[in-house]
Amino acid sequence: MERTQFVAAANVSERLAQPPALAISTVIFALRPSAESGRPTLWLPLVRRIREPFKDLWALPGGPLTQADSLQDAAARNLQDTTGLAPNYLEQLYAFGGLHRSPSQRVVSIVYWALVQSTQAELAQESENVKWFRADRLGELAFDHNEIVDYALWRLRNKMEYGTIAYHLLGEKFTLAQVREVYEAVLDRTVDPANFRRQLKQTAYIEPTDQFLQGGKHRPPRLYRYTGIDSVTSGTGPAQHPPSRL
Amino acid sequence: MERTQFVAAANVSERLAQPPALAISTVIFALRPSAESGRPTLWLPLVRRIREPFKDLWALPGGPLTQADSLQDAAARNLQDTTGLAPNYLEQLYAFGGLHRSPSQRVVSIVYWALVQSTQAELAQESENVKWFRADRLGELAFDHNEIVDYALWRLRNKMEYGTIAYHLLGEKFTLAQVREVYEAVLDRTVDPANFRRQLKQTAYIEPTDQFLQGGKHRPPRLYRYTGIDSVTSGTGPAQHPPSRL
DNA sequence: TCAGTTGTAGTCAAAATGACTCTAACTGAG
DNA sequence: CTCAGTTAGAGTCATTTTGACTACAACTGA
Repeated sequence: MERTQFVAAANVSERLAQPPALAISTVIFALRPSAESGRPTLWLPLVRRIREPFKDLWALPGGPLTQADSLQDAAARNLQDTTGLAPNYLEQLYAFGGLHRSPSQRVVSIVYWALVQSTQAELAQESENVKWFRADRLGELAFDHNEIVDYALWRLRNKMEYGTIAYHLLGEKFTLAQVREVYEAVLDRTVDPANFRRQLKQTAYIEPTDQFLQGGKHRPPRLYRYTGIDSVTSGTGPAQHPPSRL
Repeated sequence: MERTQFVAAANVSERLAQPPALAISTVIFALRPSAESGRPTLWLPLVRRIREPFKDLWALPGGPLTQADSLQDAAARNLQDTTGLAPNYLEQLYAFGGLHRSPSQRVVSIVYWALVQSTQAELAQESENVKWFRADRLGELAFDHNEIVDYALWRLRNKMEYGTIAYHLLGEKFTLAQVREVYEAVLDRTVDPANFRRQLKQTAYIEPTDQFLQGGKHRPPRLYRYTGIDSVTSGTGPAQHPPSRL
C-alpha cells in the first residue's frame, strides 16, 4: 500500500484502500453415536489451519466469499469443497464483525449453520486436516470460533423447540424414538416417550408410513416421514420459521 | 413481492475485479399515534436516495461499514448521523447478499433493527430527505428494502412474544395499558386487559413503582418500570434472548 | 412358553389459558 | 354534592395443555 503525504488523510485512504475482508463459515452439526454410551450425541467437523494466523489450530470450515454465489450458495459450495458434505438444512446464523477477530486484517464473517443426516456424516471422510469433534468437547479453536459454536448450539436448541428442525438430522424415514433421541441429545435432558409422542402427533409435520423398523428385540416401531419443507431453499432471503410451539 | 427484478448491468469479469461492498443498514421502529384512530401504530424513518441507483426512492438509513467500528457500533453511528436517533434496542437482523441487490456493484448489507422510544421519535427531525412512514403503508422502496422491512416486522412480532422487547418502545415508566397497546399495535390484534395483566406479572421483567399516572377521566393507573437488561450492549456478539414465553 | 424390552394408548392431577364478571377510583356534567 | 361514565385491577370458572404415571401390545431370544 502506498502512503499519501498527508498524515491526516493517511488513515482514511488506508481504510478505503483495504476494505474488510468478507468470509463465509459454517457450523455443521450431525448426530453420531458416542463412543461410551452409544446414545447419539452432537458432533461437528472442523478443519485444521495450515497457515498463520492460528496455524495448526482447528477452525470452522469456511473461506472467502466467492463472487458468483449468493451468501447461502457460497456457504453450501464451501461446505462441499472442504468437507464433502451436502447439508440437509442450512440457515444463516450471524454476521461476526468485531475489530480484532483476526490479528492482521479485519475480517467480517457471515456464518451459517447446517444440519446433516447421520448417514451423510458417516460418509464424510476424515483426513489429516478434517476431523469430527463432539460438540461439547471442543478444545481451543482458531479466531473467535468457540464463541461462534456456542451461539450456534444455543440457536439449535432454540429452534429445536419449534419442532420442525429435528428431522433434518435423521434419514428420510425414522421412528418416533429416534426423534426423541435427537431431542434428548440436543437439549441434553430426558423426555417422556409417551408425552413426546402425543405432542408430535398434534403439531409436528410428520405422517406415519405403513412400514416398521425390524430387528430390535422388542415390538417393531412404526416408521414416520417428514412432510414439512426441506429448508435448503437456496433463496437469498432469510428462512422464516413459524412459531409452532412444540 | 412485486419488485421489479434487475438485469445485471455489469458483466461477470467486472464483478470479479472488485470485492463485494459491505454496507450497514437499519430498520428502526417507533410507536406513534396514528392520525385516524389515535391508537399507537408502528412507524419507521426512511431516507430519500439522492443519487442513482433508485434516485428519489425511499430507502433504509445506512451506509458503508466504517473501518473503525464494530458492526453494531457502525449501525448505531450511522443511525445517529442520518436520522439523529439513539436507539433503545439494537440487534442484528440478517445479512443480505443476493447477487443483484444493487444494479451496478455487488453489495452485501448487514442489516440491524432498532427500537426507539416514542419520545425520541418525536424529537427526530423530519426533513426533505428524512421522513417517517407507517410500517403498514410503505410504498415501493429502493433495492430489496421492502423485503427487509417485512422480515424485520416478522422478527419484531416474534420477539414480542418473548416478553422482554415491548418496553424498549416505551419510556422509563409506563402503565400496563401502555404495554398492552404496544402488543396490540405490533401483533395487530386485541388483547384482554385482565389476562394480559396476569401474564405480565408472572413472567415479565417489570416492577411496580409507587407512582400513578394522573390526568385521565378514570382511576389513575399505576406506573411500572422495566427491570431487565437494556439491550444496546455494544458487544460484538449476538444478543441471546431467553425463550421466556409470554 | 416365558422373561425382557420397547412401542403405544390411556388416565389423572396440576398448571396454564381465555372469556367473563365484579368492584375500585377517578373525572366531569348537572 | 351526586351521579353517570370510564378505566384499573382483582377474581371466577370452564377449557385446554402439561407432566407423571399406568397398562397393555408386540416383538426377540432363551
